Amino acid sequence: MTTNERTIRKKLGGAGQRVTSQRLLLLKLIQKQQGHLDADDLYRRARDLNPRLSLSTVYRTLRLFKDLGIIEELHFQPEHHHYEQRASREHHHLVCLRCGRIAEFESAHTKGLRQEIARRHGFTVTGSEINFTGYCADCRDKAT
Amino acid sequence: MTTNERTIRKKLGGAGQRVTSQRLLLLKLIQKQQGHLDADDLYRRARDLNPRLSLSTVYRTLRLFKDLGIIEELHFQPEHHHYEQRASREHHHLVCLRCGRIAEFESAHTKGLRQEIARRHGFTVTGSEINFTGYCADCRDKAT
DNA sequence: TTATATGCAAAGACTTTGCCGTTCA
DNA sequence: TGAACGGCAAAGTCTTTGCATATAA
Repeated sequence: MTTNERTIRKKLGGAGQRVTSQRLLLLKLIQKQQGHLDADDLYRRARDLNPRLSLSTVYRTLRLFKDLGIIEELHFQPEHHHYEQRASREHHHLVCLRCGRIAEFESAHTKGLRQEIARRHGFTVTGSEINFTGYCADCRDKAT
Repeated sequence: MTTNERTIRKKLGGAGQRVTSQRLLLLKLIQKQQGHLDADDLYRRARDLNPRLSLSTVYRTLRLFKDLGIIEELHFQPEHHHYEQRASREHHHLVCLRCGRIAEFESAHTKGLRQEIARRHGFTVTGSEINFTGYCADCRDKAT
């Protein structure tokens, strides 16, 4: 049993949730990806390993993982969601409008932002999503 | 003809788009709202004034206004979009998880963020969406 | 006049749900 | 064993599209 598997077993068990082969498989794929997946990506990859797995299970599991704080839901595109493993360090995303690549960034500025919000608005921040759209270095040069 | 109407006529005309009563009506409602509307809100309000107006027209018009830069599309909730008139000043949103209210904030920090992104990633930012979720001052006190 | 926009209904994309057999604890 | 889970198909929500009619320019 890997360390990851032990962690997930504890998380699920602690929440009164069962450890099933489907959940372990999906988690493994999410961790392996180390990027951003949507439900359909995950479904297709999971089917390669377990052809009987259903799309509903993917959706149900994503919701569960989200509720347990194992993954985060992202909204780069209006049409559907993306997911990524919850990161230890807060980071946000840069979405290239030309090639579609997603880069991550961390910044000390976001801490200042949160403090400002608390001070000026009396708002207690529990989560944030910061997406910048634009053109990555590669695409900017190519852009006509 | 109001100033707003003159402005929209120019914007539509300049883009080779026609000025229709539906478009004027929808724009007026968006401007009047001064907040955040979703497609269905807008549809219901518009129907009170023009019962024949269709939901497809609402969607088509929102897309048009978005493409023309008249409104901005926001993604507070994963299920559907919200729209607001494009603001003269950059601002972002605080979403209260308890009462659902949306507050706006402006901050000097976001400028620093953009510069940092350009410098460290060579990424040219053309747009941004920053949403913080949490609890507003009212709800924090009430929260159990 | 004529290309564009609208209304209506149908279809589409993504996600959720109900039900029943299966599985984990 | 029994409550929770997964598979399947059906339904739900939000949004887009096709086509005929109406309308702005």
